[in-house]
Amino acid sequence: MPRMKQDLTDTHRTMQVVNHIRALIESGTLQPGDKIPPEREFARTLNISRASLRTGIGYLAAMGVMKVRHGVGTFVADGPAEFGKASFSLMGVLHGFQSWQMFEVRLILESNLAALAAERAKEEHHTALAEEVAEIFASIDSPSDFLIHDVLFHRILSQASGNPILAALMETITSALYDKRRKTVERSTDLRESAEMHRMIYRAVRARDPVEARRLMEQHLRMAQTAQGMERPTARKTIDGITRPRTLRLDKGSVPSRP
Amino acid sequence: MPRMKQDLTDTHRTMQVVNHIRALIESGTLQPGDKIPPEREFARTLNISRASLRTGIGYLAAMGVMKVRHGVGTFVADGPAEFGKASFSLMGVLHGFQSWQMFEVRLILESNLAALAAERAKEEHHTALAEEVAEIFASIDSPSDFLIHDVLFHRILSQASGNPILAALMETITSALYDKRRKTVERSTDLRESAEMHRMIYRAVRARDPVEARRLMEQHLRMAQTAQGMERPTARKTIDGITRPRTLRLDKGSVPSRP
DNA sequence: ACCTCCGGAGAGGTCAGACCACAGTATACA
DNA sequence: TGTATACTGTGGTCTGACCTCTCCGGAGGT
Repeated sequence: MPRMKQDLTDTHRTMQVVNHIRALIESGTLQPGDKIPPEREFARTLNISRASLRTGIGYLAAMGVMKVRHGVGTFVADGPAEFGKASFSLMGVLHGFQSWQMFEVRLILESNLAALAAERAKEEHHTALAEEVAEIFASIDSPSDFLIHDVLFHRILSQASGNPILAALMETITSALYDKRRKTVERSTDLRESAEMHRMIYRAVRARDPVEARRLMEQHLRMAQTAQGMERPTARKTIDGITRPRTLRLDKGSVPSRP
Repeated sequence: MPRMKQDLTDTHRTMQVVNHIRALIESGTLQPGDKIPPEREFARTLNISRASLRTGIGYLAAMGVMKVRHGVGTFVADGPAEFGKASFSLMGVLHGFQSWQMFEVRLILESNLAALAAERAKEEHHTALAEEVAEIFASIDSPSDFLIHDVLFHRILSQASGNPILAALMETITSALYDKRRKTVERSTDLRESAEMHRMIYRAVRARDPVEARRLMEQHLRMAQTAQGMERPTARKTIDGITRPRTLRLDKGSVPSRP
């Protein structure tokens, strides 16, 4: 006899929690910034142990959907979207991500982001962008401040693109590059040139000129890349090992055969 | 008196575990596909409770760095890189991702992927690509098989691009789109045209013509998008609410002020 | 009236050990 | 020989107690 499922509220506790919370978010009951009930209470509500509840919350927290603050409570994330920002470095060591690859991705994403922003930015974005350009020029003697406003400038551009997914991807890459950039900027001498580029990009966006915005952004990033001494993928000295000719297993990946 | 740190092996147990495993991976002691020690044993080794160890493993598993198999063991992920593939849908409901936005991102990523593949693909990739094109033509009467080989074609293209990060991002977006596509393809009638496009893209890659590869890929995706009845971002009926003019908090995001 | 310090309340973090559930394999029985 | 069945190893869940962090408000000193 097959032993029927006991409850029917089954499927690994973790997912039960995840789905429950997902439902609460989808129904609008839970919104970004909201606080969920205390673990002990919430666990009792769901008829599961506190331990299991914690597993589920841990899962959600790991991918940035929830933020847990010791001694305070657990909240739904409210900041800008991001994809396993924390996992990136792990993924990096695991799959052998290289600096030039990050840069390549950044170049692709950001240039498109700039073009889209030029097409869709609104007044408020233009304003915010202009302010950051001003701040950038103002912090031309303080590398660390400069970097902060640099990041903000790009962040606003992301929002202005009107595509939160693209912005989230960008955010992920950027944060991974942040540390490296901080070191470099410290000893950088020609921040003035960089500031000027930001201003020009802003003007292109303001003028709603996607082509020019894209061109300038590409130029800006290439300059930054050079200044940071990151070799471009020239010779491709066999980094492989991941390539494996065939054997692209179906069942294992995300290509489930029809049921 | 400031209460000195008791041990020095501190920092929230979870991170202790994550860092330990990260170290094992970085040192090459642990490689993709490897199995880590049983929880009970591993916990004893690290001098932490099994519960804490599980929290850490859960964290790593949530972002795809580790794979846990009930009754078998815990392993280091070995499949193609992916970013919180699982979290994407959650992120979606939380930040209001839209279909056209996913498509827009896919268009950007994949067209660049095609161009890069045209520049850097190796013989083995050309071969694999050609085989998939053949399979695609062969499954022209079986929508579900067609889709599988379609996905594989694009996956190989990702690998051929030589940029695992870009491939990982693509993988994430693709899997999110998979379900939707499966429904659509079922009732699709002109798979022949799609197959033909794949062939042309292959030829462009084979001919090492980045510009043409990119152009064809864009055309291919736009056709697919239209066939799927997904409106392009035309009027932008104020989806905002996330926009918030200013108040881009620094300390909260990933822009730590200098210490 | 104001500031500082202390302690309690609320919430998350960790621990220990028992027991459940699943996968794979060895073993006994037909 | 083949098919159940039992065992073993490993992850999953449950309890319930205790630790630590934040926040806040009241007691006491200035």
